[in-house]
Amino acid sequence: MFKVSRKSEYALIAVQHLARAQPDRVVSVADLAGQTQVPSDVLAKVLQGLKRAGVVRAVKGAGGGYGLARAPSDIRFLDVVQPFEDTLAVVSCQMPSHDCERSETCSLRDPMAVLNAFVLRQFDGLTMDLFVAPHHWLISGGRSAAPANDTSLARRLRQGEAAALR
Amino acid sequence: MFKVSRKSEYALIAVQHLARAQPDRVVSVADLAGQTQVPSDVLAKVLQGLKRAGVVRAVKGAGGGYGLARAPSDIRFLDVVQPFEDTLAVVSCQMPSHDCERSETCSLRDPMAVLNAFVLRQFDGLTMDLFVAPHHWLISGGRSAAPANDTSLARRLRQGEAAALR
DNA sequence: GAATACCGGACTAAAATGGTCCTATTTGAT
DNA sequence: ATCAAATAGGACCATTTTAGTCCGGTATTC
Ligand code: SF4
Ligand code: SF4
Repeated sequence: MFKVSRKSEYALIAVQHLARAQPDRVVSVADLAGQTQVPSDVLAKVLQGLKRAGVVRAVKGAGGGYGLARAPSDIRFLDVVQPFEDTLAVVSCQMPSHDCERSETCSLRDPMAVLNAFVLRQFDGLTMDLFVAPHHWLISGGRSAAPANDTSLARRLRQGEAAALR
Repeated sequence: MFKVSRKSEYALIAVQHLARAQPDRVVSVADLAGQTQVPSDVLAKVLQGLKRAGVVRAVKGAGGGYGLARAPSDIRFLDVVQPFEDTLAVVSCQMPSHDCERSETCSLRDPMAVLNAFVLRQFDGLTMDLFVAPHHWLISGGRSAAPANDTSLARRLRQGEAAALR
């Protein structure tokens, strides 16, 4: 459980890199692949997915490329990951197409629903500005403007949990 | 991401049912399969895994079966799930066999490590007594003794997050 | 010694994953 | 006009993971 797909990781890396570029500039896939060491074919697919999700914008033709559609602090972690994960739920019955036939008699369904909602809520407050380097927030508690919908997870990340790195 | 494997669900269901039985009694696989509607062959494998993990105890021979090895409040969610999940990390590089060759140059590794540690810590405080029915804690805030290592997730579950069920 | 019931490996079918390749189509520069 | 750069997107394949079945073996009770 927990683990994100490879494409999701690539998506996170891509957004991370695009966030470092100038806001009005676009970067080509080949360029981005060179920086990130991600296979360019895969990266191309990932960026197409991110565009469909409205996370990045694309400029076609020569000199074109990709850029973020909005500020990193306005892009949620789940926005980036969603297009590449068929399941964002802890159990099948909590997905839009709840395809578990045992759903009615299952005594695990209700507690799992609570658990599911909690996990999703935690991640909901997690924005991509926490992932752009340098991770000043990770070593010293570099503070940025705290958003309104703060959660425990995001707060913890922002304060920098150095001890968590063992 | 997030989703637990089918076997893990079966394991959770099994523990849930065993928790309702008398503490000194054991239940056979066939019996348990009848109650839970889980294929008995699969359930057998799952219970074997749980035994190896020390979560349940087994009594062989006629009249034998399975029972919990200790109190539900002393069994962590991750104890039940771990044997059936090859990955309990958000990213590959955070697993015991960190098998990502990109690990050195990856700018996503450090923030993911923090995220990973947080998620694991949240689930660490989640015990199986919160999953046994009836879910009084879910509808009315039925309070049991709060354990020492309480976490936000467990606390939220215990208080009952009815709103989370939409 | 026979029935009960756990133990555990081998095996298979299906699905998800990760990646490659190929062909449009759009756009800017020569 | 033409060509090259660069996104758009589908088809395809290899590998791994998942889910489940089957079967012989062992321990225990009656
Ligand atoms: S109904 Fe029960 S078995 Fe089915 S997906 Fe939900 S929790 Fe799992
Ligand atoms: S090193 Fe980077 S790409 Fe590799 S598993 Fe960790 S986060 Fe993912």
